[in-house]
Amino acid sequence: MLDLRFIRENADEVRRRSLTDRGVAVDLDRLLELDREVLELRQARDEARAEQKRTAKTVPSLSGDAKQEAIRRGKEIGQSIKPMGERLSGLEAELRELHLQVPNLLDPDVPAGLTEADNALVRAVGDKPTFDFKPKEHIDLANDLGLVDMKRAARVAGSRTYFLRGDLLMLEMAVLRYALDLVIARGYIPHAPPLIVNHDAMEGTGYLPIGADQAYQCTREDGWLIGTSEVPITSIHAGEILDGKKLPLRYAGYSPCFRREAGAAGKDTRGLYRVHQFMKVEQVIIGPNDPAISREFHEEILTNAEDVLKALQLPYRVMALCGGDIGRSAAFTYDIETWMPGRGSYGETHSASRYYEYQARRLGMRYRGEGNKATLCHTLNNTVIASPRVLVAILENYQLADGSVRVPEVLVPAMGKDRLEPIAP
RNA sequence: GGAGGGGUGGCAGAGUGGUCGAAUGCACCGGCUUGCUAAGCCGGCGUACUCUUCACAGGGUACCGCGGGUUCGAAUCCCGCCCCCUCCGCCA
Repeated sequence: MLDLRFIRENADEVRRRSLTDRGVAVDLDRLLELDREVLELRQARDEARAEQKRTAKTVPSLSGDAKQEAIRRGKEIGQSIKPMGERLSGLEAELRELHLQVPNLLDPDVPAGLTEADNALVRAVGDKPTFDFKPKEHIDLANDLGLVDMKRAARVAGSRTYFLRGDLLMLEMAVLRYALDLVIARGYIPHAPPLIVNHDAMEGTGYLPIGADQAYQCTREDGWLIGTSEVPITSIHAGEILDGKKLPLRYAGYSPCFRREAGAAGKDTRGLYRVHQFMKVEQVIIGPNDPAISREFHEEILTNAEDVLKALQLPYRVMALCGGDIGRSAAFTYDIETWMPGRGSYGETHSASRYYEYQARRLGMRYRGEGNKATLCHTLNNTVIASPRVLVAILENYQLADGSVRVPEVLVPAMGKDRLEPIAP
């Protein structure tokens, strides 16, 4: 979240860069009004408390009537503070609720616009494959090869679920392993995180309170299924004051991810493109409070992801998301979209964001740097690879005329074969 | 699940009703000393919010796992919760 004092002193800028340019509505006037009231009331209460403390301190040194009088006075002040405290906590709760909803400031270089169509092409890489036959969609390829069973998955687990079978599972494991190895080689420490996290981690990374309808909540406890390992990984050092000399921390997450996909009914209903559960290798950087350095890290994590796609020889393009398409917590986001011949379009496979202090402030994550002062960290993250979406791209780009599918060259050693082996019906 | 022990500042660790925001040590920062290193000496050193101030700086409040309560006054007493450790039971 944004610094409350910054909002107070730069209301117009916040209104423009956090709300208008995103097409987001938050009652900023109410927030400012609450902020004012809270400050006033808090001051009044603190003054009363100061007097209460002064009075209490005199008690031991007094005796007789003077002592009784001091005790009586102390009680009296205590009584006057009580209603102030109650009113204050009500106002503070309301203020916090609004405060949590204020999105991050958009960076100045975010493309203007409110819809997907306004996203800006940064670059397109790789040659799209040409087919001398009509390319099939991934789901038809996989079905025909017996490598996926969505029909029965639906019976067992509902819509947007799947059984991966045979070599398609082995391909998933191989591609995840490849991606993980790549970032490990670049200094990222791999983590298998908790998949069920608490409210603080969800809220701290910006997936709550707005976004609650996209997450699976566990009943009977404070538990949320992660929609990305960004949530537990970025939260690792929540509430800590880190040693500035140890920054940046480069972490990788390896985990299943769970998403409700509420509001996406009727969208991408076919196949493995939009599902409730998927596997992801994620990269997270926790860095120092320096926007220029954050921008460099942003390019670094983008490059890591691009290098995986290059190794897989999948054509892709990098998009700079416009204001309306960037998530509330991010200041700037690149998406990578990978070419999917069956769809006949690029499909989003990666999302790389920089947050500056936004998540760190929510998480209470700081470091002690120059001058020994505790300073909020900066955070960033990006997908390294997400499956089954990457499988969609592999299946469709690597298909042959006979309906078989080649294995990307870099995965052949791990797969021990260069074709996906069909499973007879 | 049962029994017991414990959660205090960056870390370790004192503190069981008042002058405790909290001893001490380590770490860290500044200075002195020093051929270099190590050691030593002196000083400083929590966080958040807020007020005063041009600023240096100073004042106020809160924070000793979290939330509530008792009291003129709570790190300290009471209640609830969370987490960690040890032992027992159960179990992949």
